[in-house]
Amino acid sequence: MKRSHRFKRSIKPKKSLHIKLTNSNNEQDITATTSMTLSSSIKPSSSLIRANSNLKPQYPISSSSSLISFEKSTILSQDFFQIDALDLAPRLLGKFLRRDDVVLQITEVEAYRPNDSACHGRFGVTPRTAPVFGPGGHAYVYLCYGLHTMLNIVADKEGVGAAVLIRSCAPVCGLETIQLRRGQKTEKPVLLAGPGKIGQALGITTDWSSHPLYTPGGLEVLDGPEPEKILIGPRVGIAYASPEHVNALWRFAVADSPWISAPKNTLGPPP
DNA sequence: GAAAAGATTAAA
DNA sequence: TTAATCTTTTCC
Repeated sequence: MKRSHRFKRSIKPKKSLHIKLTNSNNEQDITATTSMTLSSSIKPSSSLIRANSNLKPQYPISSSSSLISFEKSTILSQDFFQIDALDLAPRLLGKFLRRDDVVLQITEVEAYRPNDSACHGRFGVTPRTAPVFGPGGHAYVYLCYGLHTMLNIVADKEGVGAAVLIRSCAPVCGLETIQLRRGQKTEKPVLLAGPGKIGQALGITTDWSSHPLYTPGGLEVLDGPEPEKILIGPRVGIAYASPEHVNALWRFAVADSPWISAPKNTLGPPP
């Protein structure tokens, strides 16, 4: 039976987290940690254009090149996303996701494509998957195992069912907000390595599905430095798909980044 | 209508 | 290793 409509889910009361975010966990450390992470695996990009005065990272800016890169980064235009998901996926590595005070840098992704037996679009357009078939540059957010909100970035032109799953990120700004939303007071990769954790850290629900990522406000994708080296491997958790697609090397990660989900031993250098 | 399974996570 | 948790899709 089809329901004529469904209620938007109201925001559930937050878990009673009483994490003390004291200043003894000082901001200097946060900046340093982030800088080290980024500079070890990401090189500055020549595609950075001009400063966006709206970007005000809440932590003190060091002279680290990675943070300067973020400050200068601009929102990506829609045409950036309107390419084959297999091309878009690796290009998203190093880019930034921003929602309010939280900024994450993408470190691991997977491509899902037309005629792909692992893609949610394999059954055609449904209420859930409609955004996947829309124009590139929008979000596709779905609930996995009834618990986890998974963020995808829709790829390619309108009518093509393709998207890129964001599997892991490194924290750049808003660490305290991330920790509150995640319910974990840590700076280790367990904080953001895994697709369900990205949705949780960004505080999004399935109501965000189809949200445009190329317009200011809400959830945005910003330009960022291209990684020096990447790793590739088969996608995770798609055993139900055909062997051809189970074996396809459509998972991409920033080499040497600690912000990578399990399993890591299936990732390796491209041929 | 009912049932199974899922692009997962955290805790035991 | 397993429970948690619920929507979507498929089968009878």
